[in-house]
Amino acid sequence: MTMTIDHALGRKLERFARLSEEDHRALRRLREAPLREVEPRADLIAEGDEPAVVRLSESGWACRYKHLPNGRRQIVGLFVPGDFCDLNVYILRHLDHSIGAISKVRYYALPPHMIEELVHDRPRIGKALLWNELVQASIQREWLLTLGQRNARERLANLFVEMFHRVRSIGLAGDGKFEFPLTQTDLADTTGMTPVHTNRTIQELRQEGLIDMDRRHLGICDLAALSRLAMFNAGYLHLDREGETLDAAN
Amino acid sequence: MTMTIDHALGRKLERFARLSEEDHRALRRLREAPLREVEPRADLIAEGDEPAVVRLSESGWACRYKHLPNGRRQIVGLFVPGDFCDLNVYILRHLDHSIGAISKVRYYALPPHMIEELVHDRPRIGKALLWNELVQASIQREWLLTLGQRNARERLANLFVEMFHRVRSIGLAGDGKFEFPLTQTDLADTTGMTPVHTNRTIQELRQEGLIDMDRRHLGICDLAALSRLAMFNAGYLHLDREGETLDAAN
DNA sequence: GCGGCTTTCCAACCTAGGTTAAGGTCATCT
DNA sequence: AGATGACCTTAACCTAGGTTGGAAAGCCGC
Repeated sequence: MTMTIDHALGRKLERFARLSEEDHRALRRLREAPLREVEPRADLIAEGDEPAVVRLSESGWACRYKHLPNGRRQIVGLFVPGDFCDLNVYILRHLDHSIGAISKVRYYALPPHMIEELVHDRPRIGKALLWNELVQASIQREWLLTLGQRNARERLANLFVEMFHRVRSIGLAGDGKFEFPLTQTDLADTTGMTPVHTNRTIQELRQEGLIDMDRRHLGICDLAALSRLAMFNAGYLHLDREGETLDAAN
Repeated sequence: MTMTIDHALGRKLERFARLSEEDHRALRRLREAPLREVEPRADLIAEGDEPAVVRLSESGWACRYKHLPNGRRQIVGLFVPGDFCDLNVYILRHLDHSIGAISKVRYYALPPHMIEELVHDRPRIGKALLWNELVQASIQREWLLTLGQRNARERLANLFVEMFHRVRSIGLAGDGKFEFPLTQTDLADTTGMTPVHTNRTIQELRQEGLIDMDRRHLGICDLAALSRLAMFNAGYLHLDREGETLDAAN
């Protein structure tokens, strides 16, 4: 199960814009950038650091998170293979959050000029990347809706369904079962609940036959029911390849 | 107190990049776009609509919000004069959220090509706009932290301090008192609490001499104490004109 | 196979915040 | 002046989820 960038990233961007063979070649060239590796629980970059490179995840899961001075932690975003951890953030001088590995992460450390050239030379990729960023922002908004208005079961259900769609879109969850390396503590930190209540709620979902979750894998047993419970609305993922008409002109 | 675009927007962008007289002239030309007006509570644009123009707020407050099928509402962003409501969203074919007026809002309806030309002709403004978007994203992350980890008093305190800084940055709150048109119901919808509990908590903050809030105005009585309570960290607003060094090269 | 991790699971108890319901205040309209 | 409607305020009661403290079960290196 080695994910290479031309698979994950290319597959994802294909959903936003129809890419030419030349575009795909340009994407594959990103693999010439240095590949780095971080262990689970380690940081890719910490709050306050000055971001110097753009990180493109090649394999493994990572998360964006923030701390409060009292120690509480909130995960504000998840990255799966093919996601950029900080496409634009290098513009800002200091980072307002940290990025940490959840499972073992391998990523390409791209110098900013490489992105700038790519966007300049292959405008269609530029459009797709912009689209991708807008989708990230949309996901953030949906998470706000989740934290503000959904209860414990709905929060977990929504997260599970969202990640299922995102992982499937890079071709890693065709059968409804996929790698899901978050611990229950991680889940608690992303849903704004305690680990104990996270556990209680997972038990419920399991007993109701909605999910099947073991150590590092998540199985979606009843996608329809889980989506209904979560009040999941796929619209916010913008996965319906509407970029097509946009790019037709190009 | 008429806010014109060259005041609010120019003043805000000045924080991100040092703009030339020519840049300011270009910004002022945006005022040639049609000016529209919406009444309080009305929508500027509703979920599912196809966004055709970019909205630049000229006066009044607006909010970005999402609904759940069960009727619950979450405000996921606030706009003050000089803010773009949807700078990039027109790229996506359908909106995943709505934008509503809180007070009476007047805004410029800019055709996308106007933005594209502006960014093309005045790259420094382009940089400032990108910076501005990144700050918006950063605010979203901080709001996630708030909803996930801060309690009722901390949530309100943080929101108050944030809005104070944002309003001051456009020159409308020098003395610590400023227009704040959100009702307590609106506040509840942005903090993910009930109106009743919002009221209880406001009473507390008032009695402790931290804020002074009447019908449509908010006074920050003790900024230091309020910031401490909120665990406010101004870093996420990136208001420290760090763009300077970035733009020095240009 | 052993010791020390990390992670999951469980139960008893507690509190922050939700719910419901009723007044109160203020501005506007007639 | 009275009526209307939008907000704000308060009180009594209740529950979803937090807290604390363990125990069991996998997993990892040695």
